Amino acid sequence: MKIATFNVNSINTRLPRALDWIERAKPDAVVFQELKCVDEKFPASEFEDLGYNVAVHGQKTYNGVALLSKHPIDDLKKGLPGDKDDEQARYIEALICPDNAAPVRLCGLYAPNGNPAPGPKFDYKLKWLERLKKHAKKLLANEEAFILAGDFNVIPQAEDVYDPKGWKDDALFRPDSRAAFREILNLGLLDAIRQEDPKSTLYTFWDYQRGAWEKDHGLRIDHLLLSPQAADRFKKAGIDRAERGKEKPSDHVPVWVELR
DNA sequence: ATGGTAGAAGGTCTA
Repeated sequence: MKIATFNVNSINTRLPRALDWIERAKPDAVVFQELKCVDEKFPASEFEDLGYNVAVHGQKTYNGVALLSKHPIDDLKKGLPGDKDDEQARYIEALICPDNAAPVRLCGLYAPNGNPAPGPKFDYKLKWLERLKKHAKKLLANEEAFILAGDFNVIPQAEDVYDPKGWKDDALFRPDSRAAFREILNLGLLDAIRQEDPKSTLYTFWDYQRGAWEKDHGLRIDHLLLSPQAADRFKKAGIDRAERGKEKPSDHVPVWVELR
């Protein structure tokens, strides 16, 4: 079973890229981030035509997440628990139920960027990650296979950024952000991409500016974190890096994991 | 020190 995450940076602008990729990659389920549209504007039928069930948690102009699955989905939830006043669409969760394999709970997330830091946006980021940690703790108590998949907007360690010194004060790499990510990981989750390749630079994002792609000035900020029950089923993981070099690409590329 | 790009939107804001 192949599960993927892809920050598309506007699903409507990215539709040709997203359809082309999904037809080649053939994930069983995928979560998209940064839809930048409301539910009604999500191009659901294009994905339904390829055999996917579609669930959307959209928002006008900003954020927005979706969950697509070739298998039936159950227990669909929209919005990260822990703050009923939070109106930003950054979280979607559902149980993926294949006919001939065990179910997997897929949690699609788009964590706040947090810049400029320090400031209110950075405070919101840290609070949001704290809420994610609380929720992950709850999910762990159920002892089921689940995956936190998405754009965490956190560079876990120096190997995951082309210029660690230059990024030391950025919200994506500040010690508080990395500590928040590490606390989630240290609940007992497996970073599937690092598991696959512990040493290489494994970037998932290259800025549109300053020729970042051409210079390979990338960041690793899109992650797949596996619960112990999911980690026991780990086969392999990967990054579809070539997508960044195509016509009208997103600034992120798809990241995926295969489970037994 | 600044701006460089992309997207939604029709203001700037976000990244």
